[in-house]
Amino acid sequence: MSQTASIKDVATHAQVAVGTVSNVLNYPDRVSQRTKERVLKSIAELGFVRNDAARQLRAGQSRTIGLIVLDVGNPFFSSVARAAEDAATALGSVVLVGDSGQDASREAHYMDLFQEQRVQGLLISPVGDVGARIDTLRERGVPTVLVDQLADTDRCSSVSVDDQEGGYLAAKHLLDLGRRRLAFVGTPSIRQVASRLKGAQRAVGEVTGASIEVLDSAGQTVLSGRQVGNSLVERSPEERPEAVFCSNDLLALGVMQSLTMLRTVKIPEDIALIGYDDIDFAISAVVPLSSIRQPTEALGRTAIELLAEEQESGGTKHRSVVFTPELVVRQSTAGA
Amino acid sequence: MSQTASIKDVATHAQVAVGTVSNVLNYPDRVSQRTKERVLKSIAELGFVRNDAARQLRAGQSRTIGLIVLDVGNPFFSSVARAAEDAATALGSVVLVGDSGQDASREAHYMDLFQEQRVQGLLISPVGDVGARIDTLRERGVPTVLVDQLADTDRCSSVSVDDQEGGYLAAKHLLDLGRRRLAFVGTPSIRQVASRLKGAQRAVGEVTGASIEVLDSAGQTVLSGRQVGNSLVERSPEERPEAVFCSNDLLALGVMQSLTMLRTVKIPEDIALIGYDDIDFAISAVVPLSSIRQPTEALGRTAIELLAEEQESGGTKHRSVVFTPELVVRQSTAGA
DNA sequence: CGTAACAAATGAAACGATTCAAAGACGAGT
DNA sequence: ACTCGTCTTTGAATCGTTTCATTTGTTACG
Repeated sequence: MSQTASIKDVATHAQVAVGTVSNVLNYPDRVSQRTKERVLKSIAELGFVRNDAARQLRAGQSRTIGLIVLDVGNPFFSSVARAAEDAATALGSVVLVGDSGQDASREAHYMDLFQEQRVQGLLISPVGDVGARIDTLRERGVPTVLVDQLADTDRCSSVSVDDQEGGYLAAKHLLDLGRRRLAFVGTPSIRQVASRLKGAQRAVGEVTGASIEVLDSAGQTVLSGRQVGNSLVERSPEERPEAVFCSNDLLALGVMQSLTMLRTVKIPEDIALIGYDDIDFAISAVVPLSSIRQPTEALGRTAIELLAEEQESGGTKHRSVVFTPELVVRQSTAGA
Repeated sequence: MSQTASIKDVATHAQVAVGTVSNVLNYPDRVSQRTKERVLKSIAELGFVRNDAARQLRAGQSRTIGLIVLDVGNPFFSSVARAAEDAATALGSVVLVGDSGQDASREAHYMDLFQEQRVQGLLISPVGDVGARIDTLRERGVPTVLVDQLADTDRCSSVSVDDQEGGYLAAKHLLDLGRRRLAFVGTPSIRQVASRLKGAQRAVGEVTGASIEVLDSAGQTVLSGRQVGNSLVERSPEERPEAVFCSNDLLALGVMQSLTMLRTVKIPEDIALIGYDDIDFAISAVVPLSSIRQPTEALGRTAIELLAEEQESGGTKHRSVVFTPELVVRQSTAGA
């Protein structure tokens, strides 16, 4: 009772063969009622717990799926992770989460680790250039699904969100409100931000007389947003945009702080404001913030599905799923 | 090359015994330079990766530590988790994070899972009553450390934060500013909140002429805070408290929104405001929010240390470490 | 009573690493 | 040439499970 009992101990205690105990656990139908009861009783009495290492060794594969994200603290990733976990649980697998923290060496560390663990597959939101490693993994029978990044379809599968479409949705919404002079706040040097801007520009192009000006923010934080907001307040009313689209919610909250604090401009009457990501705080802002929500649950769930497809096809067929983000309208863009 | 090579394949390829390959990996000094090079070359050529399952099976224990938190999305826990991971990595272990989501059955699920994995130990922020299970685990040689909850020292070790002291610090700080009529906002029905209130009352009791009124909030959110804030604005100036201590930052941000929005009250001149937890948003608030910071990194790090101690002592010696939270002063309580 | 048909139980082999007692290689000292 | 000691290398045994070809037991039927 002191340490852990093995299947052999259970067999002895229940006076059956080890194979029978194993059958009770894995194929209960093959075992007669009588013996089954006896074995289960022994298991309970000895407090037997399966040794997963031995199981995996025999099986040649683990019931584990590796997930490497850029930052677990980021709500986007923690939400994706949770959805993936739930989907995996339904399939009898477990998700191990590794946090690369945007660091290529940590990323590599987790890839090594997961390889040693003989994971069923890998979901990864890559930092560095992992193309070569993914090829190696595939050769070794470890399918990979890229998360939040469109993949080369003859290399591996991927799930991602259409940032351009998100930008289009946001701008279209502002235009639908009747606003014509729009402003975009963000740092277009970031790939995702550039796509969002591009989508917004497409929407603007579809409406005659509409324009969009780009205000490059210093960063992606509330503070940067506040700076941009201050610069807007200083403008004369006719020079101000009628609507502002920020490439993320933090920026939008910053802009909102400036505008409401200085009292000169009203949201949404004078300036309609929309963010991106739909973080928890968006709904609790002074003026509840409209935003673009990314389907994180769907991302996580689908990533697991694609992994399963990869496994079934033996890593030969790849598929890329691109999701469309969703517009969430709140008070900051409400009314006409 | 197709699938994964085993140590035996490497041995054959390098024309040595399996034991030698193992020695190259684990005790390089025992192997001559010549053979070592040959073996390493074979390892590289075959793309050999250790099979962790086999390793663990032989070793009888994994290099894994289980961590069960109430919510990975919560910055408090994600920060603790990260610190624990880093500390574990330094010891050559890996942390597996399970999210119970405050659900006792999920919690139990992860405990089972970790037991099957033969983890070195368990760090847990419990939902249900896990006392009995922890006893069982200890008997089986799996040491446990309670996180964010003081433990019965003859059962297991624990790391936690002194909430009462945190409340004391916050109230003391407000009193030191010269404020006498304080208000406490929160839901004292929650254990941690009650402790914080108790600490605040202690601080108030030490100053003659000081008082603290308790404003029970509906919830723990920005919205609830806003409601309380509105009720304060409606009061006549002489009936308003001179300082407000909120049991968490979300509440404080809500209160701040009401006060600044309605323009009648100035922070910190008329009302000094302090929160609890020091979330990322605290610094980005319209008026940067003073708060009480919990030493999450220390919690995570120490949890791993205590686990190591437990392992060394064979699970006989237990220790509880209680941390003192830290006051973070910002503009919302600045000035005289 | 014999035996075919089926159900249940058995136990050895295998998974891939580590460990360790034993064997082998080599030089130095006598 | 022989012995002793040191440094390398060897390979069988082991960990705990699953698998599967075999054996054992039971029932039904001619």
